[in-house]
Amino acid sequence: MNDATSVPKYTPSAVRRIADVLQLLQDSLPIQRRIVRAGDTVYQVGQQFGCLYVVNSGFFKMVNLSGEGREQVVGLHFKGDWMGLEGIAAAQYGCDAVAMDTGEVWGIRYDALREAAVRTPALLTALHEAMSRELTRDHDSMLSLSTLPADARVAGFLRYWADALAQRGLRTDQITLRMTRAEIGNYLGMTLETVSRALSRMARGDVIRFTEKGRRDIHIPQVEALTRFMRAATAMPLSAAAIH
Amino acid sequence: MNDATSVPKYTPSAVRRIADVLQLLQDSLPIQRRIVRAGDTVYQVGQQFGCLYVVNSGFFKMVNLSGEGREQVVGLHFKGDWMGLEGIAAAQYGCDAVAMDTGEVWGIRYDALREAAVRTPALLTALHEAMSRELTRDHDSMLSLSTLPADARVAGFLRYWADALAQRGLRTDQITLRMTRAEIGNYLGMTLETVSRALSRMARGDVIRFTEKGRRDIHIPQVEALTRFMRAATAMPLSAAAIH
DNA sequence: CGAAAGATTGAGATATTTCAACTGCGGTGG
DNA sequence: CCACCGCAGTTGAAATATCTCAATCTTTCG
Repeated sequence: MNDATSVPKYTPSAVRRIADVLQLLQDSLPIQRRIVRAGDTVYQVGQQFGCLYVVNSGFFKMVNLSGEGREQVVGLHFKGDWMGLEGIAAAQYGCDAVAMDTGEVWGIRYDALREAAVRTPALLTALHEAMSRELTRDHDSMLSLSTLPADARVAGFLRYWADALAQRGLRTDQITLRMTRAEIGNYLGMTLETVSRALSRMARGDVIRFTEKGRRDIHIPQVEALTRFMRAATAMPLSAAAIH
Repeated sequence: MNDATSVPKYTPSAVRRIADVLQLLQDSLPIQRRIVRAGDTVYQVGQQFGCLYVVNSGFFKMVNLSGEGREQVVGLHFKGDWMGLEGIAAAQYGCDAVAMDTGEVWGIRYDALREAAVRTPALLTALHEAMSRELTRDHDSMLSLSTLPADARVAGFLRYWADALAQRGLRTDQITLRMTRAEIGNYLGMTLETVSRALSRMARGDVIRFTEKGRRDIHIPQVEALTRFMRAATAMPLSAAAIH
């Protein structure tokens, strides 16, 4: 499931699946389209649940905020992903969904979806698979958070991002993180300085390269190098690593 | 969602819901009952997906194992919880489901469930709410793993357990952890020694008490004390805490 | 241009891990 | 029955990964 096997350059089946689901939704349900800009919230924690949202373009972070003001990025969503699923049981959303870039989300009424699903079982399949994939992804995050050292977590994060791009038919050698170091660190359970240091170490080891302008764009010569770096960081104590 | 509010002694609505779902399943679907003993696996990672499982009694851990042999407890399941949901999308289970005690699980064919759900929408509601609750729970775990210090995580774990008991109408002042310190530590992302020290500190602060025989049974005079301890451990650096 | 925000890097502080010793308990077999 | 062994747990001391604090640098943007 979550092992460190190499990743295909692109993943036609996933590309197909995502396109099919978006098409299916368009064809069988009333959809409320909404254009968002970076910083806009699609829904907020506590707000009454009613709609599920599917990402058509752009990308989004899910922010869970605890009682005492600690806030935590608990997930990232790209094209084809569903948002708001955690709101079904409680009848209210469990986190904030925040756009990280310009994009478009499709709002779908949950009750309408259920009704339509009786006639169109593929809708139900899509919904269930989306929930199931998110559960799997969450479990992988937990594994990462609780068993990997900081460097490996950051490498794993980049690989996750590259995988997400690959599954959408995009190139994976050049990724533009639209997140600050602080946001990445929050998502990965570490401080922004630790993220920065990990990235610097990877750059020194030529696992990644920064483009001339801006340290937000990251060039990844080969994804397998990330996997190797992850393995090395996991196996070896930092004090024994060649590259500081 | 995940704030540190006090917990009702018992939660009639949850008790009701769980009983209703079990009844509903019995009435509307063919169910394969299976008795398990501690250590038995209900399903294993990689095994072909076909059934969902609902806990009728006992409790279970979900173990996610990574490529390189690291293994991680990613969830715990009590009466009324569903297992195997992560297998829907991939058509194979994503982790091992291991019984921690004698109990009974009900196996339900996923295709039969979907078919029955057309006639009995309440089944679909139950399924979706189960998935949604698990997503919410996972997000809470991530929040805990990445923002809380060790002591607070352990306290949060005990509170989570007490809540789970309360939601099932059981007493919460006396809980029997059927997990070793190593298993708890694995689940919480820390070593067994750290778990032990955290429990010792709580015992010294009279937040919990060990029963005379065995350090697996934990007496919790008042659940709110756990919440207070959590807050204190979260706010204050350990070096400033009164109790070591 | 200047200010503000993001990012990098270093040095010291600290929470947690690691390593190790010791205790208690339950089972097993002589 | 008791000695012995292994497993679970506790506790201490040293090692270390990460955090915190602080200085510096870059980029962006009004």
